[in-house]
Amino acid sequence: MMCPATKVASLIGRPRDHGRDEAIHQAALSLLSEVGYDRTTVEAIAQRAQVGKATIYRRFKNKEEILLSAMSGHTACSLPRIDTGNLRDDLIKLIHEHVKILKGPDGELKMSLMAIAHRDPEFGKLLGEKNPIEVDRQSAEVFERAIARGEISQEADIAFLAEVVPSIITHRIFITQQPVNQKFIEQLVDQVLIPSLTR
Amino acid sequence: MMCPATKVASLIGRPRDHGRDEAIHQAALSLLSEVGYDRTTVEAIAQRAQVGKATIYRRFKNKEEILLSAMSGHTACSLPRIDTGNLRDDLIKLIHEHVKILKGPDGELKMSLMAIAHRDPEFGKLLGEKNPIEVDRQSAEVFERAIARGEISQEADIAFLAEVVPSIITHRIFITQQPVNQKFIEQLVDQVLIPSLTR
DNA sequence: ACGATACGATACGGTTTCGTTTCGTATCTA
DNA sequence: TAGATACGAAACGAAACCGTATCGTATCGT
Repeated sequence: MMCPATKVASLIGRPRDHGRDEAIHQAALSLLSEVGYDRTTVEAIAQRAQVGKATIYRRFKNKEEILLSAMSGHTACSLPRIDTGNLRDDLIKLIHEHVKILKGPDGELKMSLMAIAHRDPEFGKLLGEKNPIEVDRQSAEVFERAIARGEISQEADIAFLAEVVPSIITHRIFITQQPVNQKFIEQLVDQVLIPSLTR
Repeated sequence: MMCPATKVASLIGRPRDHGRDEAIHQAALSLLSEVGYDRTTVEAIAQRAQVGKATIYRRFKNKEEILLSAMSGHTACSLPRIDTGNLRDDLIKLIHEHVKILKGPDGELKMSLMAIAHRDPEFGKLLGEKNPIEVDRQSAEVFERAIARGEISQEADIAFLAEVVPSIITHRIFITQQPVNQKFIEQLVDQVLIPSLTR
């Protein structure tokens, strides 16, 4: 999966410019996040990547393969380091950062990928393995520091609890489409997360 | 919005068969849930509704209006009544029922609507107002009975907490695509919901 | 019965997109 | 330098879809 083309690199003739691979990947992902799968045309990808269509079809069999390759080569978007010193502020900041990302291009990308996964299990697998937003690790670190400080129990199931915040925020933004304001965030932290963690 | 056609019903000539309206609506929604917005073609709607394309365009200006009308006329899918006598079993049953629906056609419909709302705020509003799955009311009733039994505090924010279960289940099914098995459900109930409700 | 309208089926023009092919140019190895 | 391959641009055929129009038939009010 490192090389998009299954073809073996020939030793003679003009070699492929692998910089084009990345340009195609990025153009594909940005379009995917902007207009969704069906409206992402190969021509638009080529135009945005400043690449001829032939160059794309020399590397990929069809549109699906372009997106598949682009996704598996996509570096997850990470949240900044969070360490305020106490659990409550860490959680609030974690949510703020997550919301900020979800409302940006990577959020659109996530939504598009969800929609694709909905009808294409192949994409679904990749999405499950490679979430475009790397929030779980940051959540886990926040929890681990809280454990080290003795704020929460050692038996807490970190992996499980790290799923709660992304779930609720994503649902709030994409489905109910209600505002994620300070009141909501504090409710989430004080009424759900803290009681759950310190039970 | 009751009448899909803006046109005034004429007193002369053959009257419109309003049974066709419903056939078109149902065909549109079922296709929407199966293949998504872009791949839902007007021809396919007509074929499934056993209706001519002219009949559709006599009622609706374009494809978007078909779906918009179909959605606003869609009766929400309700969960069965849940009342086991105690909070924990109620919650577990609530989640089971919700999962059952999300994995069926109404879940597919919800996912499609999410994807549409993602790029069309008009649909987004309707989706926010008319969730295709009426789970909030059932959740609220479960919580209210628990309050009546004294299992949880009277100050609990029902509306807010009713959002937690759908969020997590939907995320689990559609995004991480991991199984919602008994272990996960019990974790959710025992580690998140109960501590949050009885804090 | 008669005019008006709805109906299903079908054909049509216009547009969009896919994936292929061709062209002239550029860049590599031998 | 010569051969081979990659490149961008552009044209192409095929297919899908939209929205409209036409046809013969069916169903209403008068």
